[in-house]
Amino acid sequence: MAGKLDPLAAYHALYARFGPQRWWPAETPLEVCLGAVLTQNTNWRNVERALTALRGETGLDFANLLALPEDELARLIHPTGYYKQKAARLRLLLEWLDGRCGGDLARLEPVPTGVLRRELLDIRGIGPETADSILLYALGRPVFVVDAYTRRVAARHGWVKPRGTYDDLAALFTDRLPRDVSLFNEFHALIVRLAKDFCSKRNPRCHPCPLAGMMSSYLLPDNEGSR
DNA sequence: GCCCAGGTGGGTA
DNA sequence: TACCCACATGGG
Repeated sequence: MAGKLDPLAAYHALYARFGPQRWWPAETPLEVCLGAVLTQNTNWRNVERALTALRGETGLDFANLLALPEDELARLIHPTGYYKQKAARLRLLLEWLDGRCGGDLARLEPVPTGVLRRELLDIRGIGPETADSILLYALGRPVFVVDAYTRRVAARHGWVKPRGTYDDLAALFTDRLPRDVSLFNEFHALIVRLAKDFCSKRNPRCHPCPLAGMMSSYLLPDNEGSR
């Protein structure tokens, strides 16, 4: 039987190398929700442009955002691309928040994480990454966010096969880590940092990857490779 | 001009 | 399940 992957050791190595990343880059939980949708398949720089435009128009006030017509919303978020789709998605998310908590995200605190996750996934345009980003970074729930960077880093290090499902990849981490919000928060941000700095899509070699020296201790999970 | 960036949903076999 | 594709802007 192969040894187990040790994500906690990877986390400590990344933290020692890069230090705290202080995610999510937003002032309020509501701004996290907006950014989570806007960043879908989009460079964060363009998201910042859109958030700046939204802030100028609405102050990122919930009632003001909710009152924005969809075409006006689309105009403001234009720099992120997919602006018509994303305007519709933001409308649906804002309407859900309005009905669920009147736009006051603190009022979601008593609602179980699983319930919120299912409701978020029921919103057209909210997939698992967007839902989990909102749960972790806006609502402080202990869920692990899997994104393109997480997938690439995990595949490059042989932790998973590149085609694994979202839930399989998330389970790889959540099954082997303490259920700690601040750890999940930092770990995801550190993986993004690692990927941006050392694990480009174009160049499959990642030298000098900060985890390279630890590679020998990373073996596939017991049930991986038999699927 | 080409590839890439903190995805998602719909269609097809 | 496994691929394919549309959605779209801005930077390297």
